[in-house]
Amino acid sequence: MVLMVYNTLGRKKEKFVPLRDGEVRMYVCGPTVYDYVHIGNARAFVVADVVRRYLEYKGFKVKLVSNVTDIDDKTIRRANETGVSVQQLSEFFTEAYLEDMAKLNLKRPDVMPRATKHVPEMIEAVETLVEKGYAYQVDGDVYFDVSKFKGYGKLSGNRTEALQMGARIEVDPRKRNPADFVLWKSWKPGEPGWYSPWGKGRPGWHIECSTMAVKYLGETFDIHMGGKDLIFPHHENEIAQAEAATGKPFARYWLHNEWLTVEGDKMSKSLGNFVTVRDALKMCQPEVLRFFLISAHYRSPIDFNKENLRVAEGNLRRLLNAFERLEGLPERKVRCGDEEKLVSEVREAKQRFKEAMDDDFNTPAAISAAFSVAKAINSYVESNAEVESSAKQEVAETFRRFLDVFGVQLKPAEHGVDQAGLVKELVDLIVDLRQEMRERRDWKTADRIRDELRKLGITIEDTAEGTRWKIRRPN
RNA sequence: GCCGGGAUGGCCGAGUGGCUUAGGCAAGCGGCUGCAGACCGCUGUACGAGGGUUCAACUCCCUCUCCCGGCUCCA
Repeated sequence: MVLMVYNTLGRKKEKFVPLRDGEVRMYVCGPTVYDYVHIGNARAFVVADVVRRYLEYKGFKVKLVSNVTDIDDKTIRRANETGVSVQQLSEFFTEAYLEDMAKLNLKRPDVMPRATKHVPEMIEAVETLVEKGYAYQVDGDVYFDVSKFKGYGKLSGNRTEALQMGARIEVDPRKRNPADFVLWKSWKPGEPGWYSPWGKGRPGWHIECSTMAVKYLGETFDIHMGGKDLIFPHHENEIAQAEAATGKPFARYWLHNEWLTVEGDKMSKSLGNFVTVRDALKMCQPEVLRFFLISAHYRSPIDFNKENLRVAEGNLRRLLNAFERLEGLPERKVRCGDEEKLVSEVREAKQRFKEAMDDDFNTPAAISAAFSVAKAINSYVESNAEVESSAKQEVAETFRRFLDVFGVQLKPAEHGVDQAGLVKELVDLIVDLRQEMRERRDWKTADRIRDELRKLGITIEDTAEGTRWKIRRPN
């Protein structure tokens, strides 16, 4: 099956064919580490992670590069405000970022270049642009001359003449064209600086990304991702810099995710509704947050609120319950009609899952396919107390791989199957005793045991096939 | 001003020129059950408005209304 992706460059769905057979090279604009990452950032990173996981599911070898911007206006400002060095600040928040991403179960990028470690390359890139006549120097600053790059605007659809430059911010009169952007900024007191042919200074934001992308992925690579706000000017400028310098196409497919709103509003400082990943994780488990983030298509807006989080939690639980239920089923050798039905339903769901993901990573539709698997399992369990091994394996494997693409991990220790051995035996004993009381119709004691165990995080469920129990995931 | 995205049942959220009123939540009914939970079966309620194209449009075209975003650091 063919993977179709919506390419911002061209604004339509296209067949995805990587440059090198079987191999995908992608770049995701990472965070500027001046504060904790917020859930909007998280959406972009989770989306990229799902894209990466699905490409891997399809058998591609993926090389993912995601930068850390550790030097720019914001890090400098924040460092000065808080009285620490830029380096201390960025190291602190880089660490926090990595922790948050690990909680959200993101696979580590293959390379996570930091801007400050690549200044010589950036200087070189700027020099090339100056030599080729795409950039000019004014005092200690270097600007990119957008009028020299004829493709300028091809990503965003903005035409430079139409941009209302200066509408909200004053245009530097030294620029030749109001749309020109800075490649190198001259040093000012209190700022970190590097020596360059134009004097002491630091790189502009846009040149950081394009330089590191080219360094680790080559002059032309497959996918470049980020939030839609990056389309202009950041990605537009990256294209201009990279293509002007190399004369070759930069990224081939540009994917941009929509906004996340909080209670209907865009997150903004003025509204005071910034929700960091850390704040969100006080409200729910990390896998719930992650599942919520992929419950809408990445190009649709999604609203962060309690209700949506609650629904996401219930839905995820439903999926995991079914999986655990299947896992807990004793195996047998013979296969019957119910297994045939189960397996064929699951194969159908797998087909739907692939079609959904192949259609521009349609996660909500893929989740719907996962629900079919859950339903098929539950329905099977309704009338069977055991399952033939190979059928069980096929179903479990299919389901596991779905959940793996979503990045919602299953932790086998939580089935209560063996935790520490002792715990299992103890709970089994209590459950057995409770069973005796139930047979004696001592409901009061039986219920008390169930309630007390629940307080300890152990859930008991009585079914026709006997009593099941599991340990609730600790917070 | 210039660019762009939306409007689907009580809520969230896919999708297609007829085979979809996906899927989930919530609601109702029934089953399982000592009770609870989990689960199973069934039921209801849609495609912002107006035109047009068509045998047939929620799906294509046009107009309108309303919402949201980019053009400035922003995921």
